[in-house]
Amino acid sequence: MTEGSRRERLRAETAREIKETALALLSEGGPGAVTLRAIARRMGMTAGAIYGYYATRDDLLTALIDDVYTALMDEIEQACDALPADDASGRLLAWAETFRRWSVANPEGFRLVYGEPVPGYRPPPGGPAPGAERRACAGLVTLVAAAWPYLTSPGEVSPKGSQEISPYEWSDFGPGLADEVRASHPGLPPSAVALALRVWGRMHGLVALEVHGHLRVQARHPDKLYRDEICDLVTSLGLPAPGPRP
Amino acid sequence: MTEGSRRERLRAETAREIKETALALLSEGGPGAVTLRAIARRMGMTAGAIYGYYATRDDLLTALIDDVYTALMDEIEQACDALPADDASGRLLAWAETFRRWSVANPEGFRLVYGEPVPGYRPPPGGPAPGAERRACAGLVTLVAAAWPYLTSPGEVSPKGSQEISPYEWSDFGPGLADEVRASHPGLPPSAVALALRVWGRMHGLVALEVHGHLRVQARHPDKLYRDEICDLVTSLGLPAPGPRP
DNA sequence: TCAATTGCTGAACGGTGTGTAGTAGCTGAA
DNA sequence: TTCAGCTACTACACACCGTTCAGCAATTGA
Repeated sequence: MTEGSRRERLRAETAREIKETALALLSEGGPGAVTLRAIARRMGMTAGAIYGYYATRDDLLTALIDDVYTALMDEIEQACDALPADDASGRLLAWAETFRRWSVANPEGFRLVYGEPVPGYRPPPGGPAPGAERRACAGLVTLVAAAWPYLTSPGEVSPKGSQEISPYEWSDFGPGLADEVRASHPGLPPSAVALALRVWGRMHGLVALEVHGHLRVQARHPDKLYRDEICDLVTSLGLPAPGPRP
Repeated sequence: MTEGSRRERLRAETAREIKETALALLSEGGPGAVTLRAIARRMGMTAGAIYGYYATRDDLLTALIDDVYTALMDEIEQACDALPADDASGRLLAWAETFRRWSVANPEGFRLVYGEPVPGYRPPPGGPAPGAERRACAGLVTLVAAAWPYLTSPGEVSPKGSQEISPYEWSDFGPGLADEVRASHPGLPPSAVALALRVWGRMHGLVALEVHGHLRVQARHPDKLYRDEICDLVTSLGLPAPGPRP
């Protein structure tokens, strides 16, 4: 892979430095500060030189989003893997709390991944980071799959309570996700995927409001709200309520 | 108010036309199309002329956001008021479905209100449309207040189930919201406001993911997911499950 | 040693938001 | 009716943006 002809090594290193500089500018000066000219200026180059590495500004940003999204998923998965595999409540809580903590600490990163990243950016069709996004969805399906026995009794098709209203088919989901889930969780019904996507939305809502400045005006302790919401989510999945704060 | 000295009338009319043109450009060409020069061009003016009406581009956008947010709240409240006041389930569902329908139909409006509105816009401190936002929060509190009897039994302080984990004080919320709620719903505990904000987040999550293009890649029918999620929300509030689709 | 490739510069083009000087036209009182 | 004053607007300038391109200098491989 790293067929290190000196030129290629320098080239890869510069490409990395461009992304690094863009990220630094993003966290220092906000989305408006990420311009090709500013990146080049800081690196001692001209703006035109960047076009040797990325065909367009949006290409650079897409690469950046992929990096940031991947880093977020690394952090989330690491937090989950620190808990025993059978601790479904703990893993769900860890996922949610890690997601929120990261989002609040890196609002620009959150905007990059889940909002309008930077003035004028238009994402490519299929999304800027399909790999990391599928990783997120598949991970959530695994969490829901761990809770599935708590939701269904033997011989029962639908989960208890009102978790499921309408029936789902595999064709209701993107082929990439559906195939991946069927391969990794044989026997899991498509309704579980629907539930996982709803869990995704439930984890996302309060964080999105908070990062975009809506929640902080109304509530002094969004973390408390979020924790309550996630605890409610955990118990609504039939899982035992998680312990007190770590 | 409309002290119609001809000059003032013309002036107000022009200010309105500027916002109208900006809104038209937004829905036609997306966020990137809203530039002072484009607005002026369409109105047969120069960009500089707009500074006679709005001190800066962001001021114009702030006025625009306030208009759009107000229109959204008008629509939501109208949908709720079409149902009997004691139909708490129906009103909650109507709120959520109207919110999602509006957001999907006006993604630019959604971005304007809940995301990064337009390239480079920085909202004023306190948010661009504090009035409409408080209207939203207060409306959700009213919905939760209608469900409160279902959640608590006489003599009980905390609601049933795991809806409440930590106790809340009035000081946990923005003074504007807290005062408004205490005046309009005497006897309602602060925990109900916390629950209302969580309901806000839960209604918001899936819609935010969908508008920003994340959900559509994974799921073919986000409306089905959303409806299930809201039905689950309704029953988790102790309310009777809403009927079939209208 | 030398031709080919590569990486970068510097200037240019058309676009943006934002100020400012100057002008044309409307308003209201003499 | 006349005319001073104010207002809304234009025209232009400035600094910045993404993007392109001709040309130059350094590195590379033979």
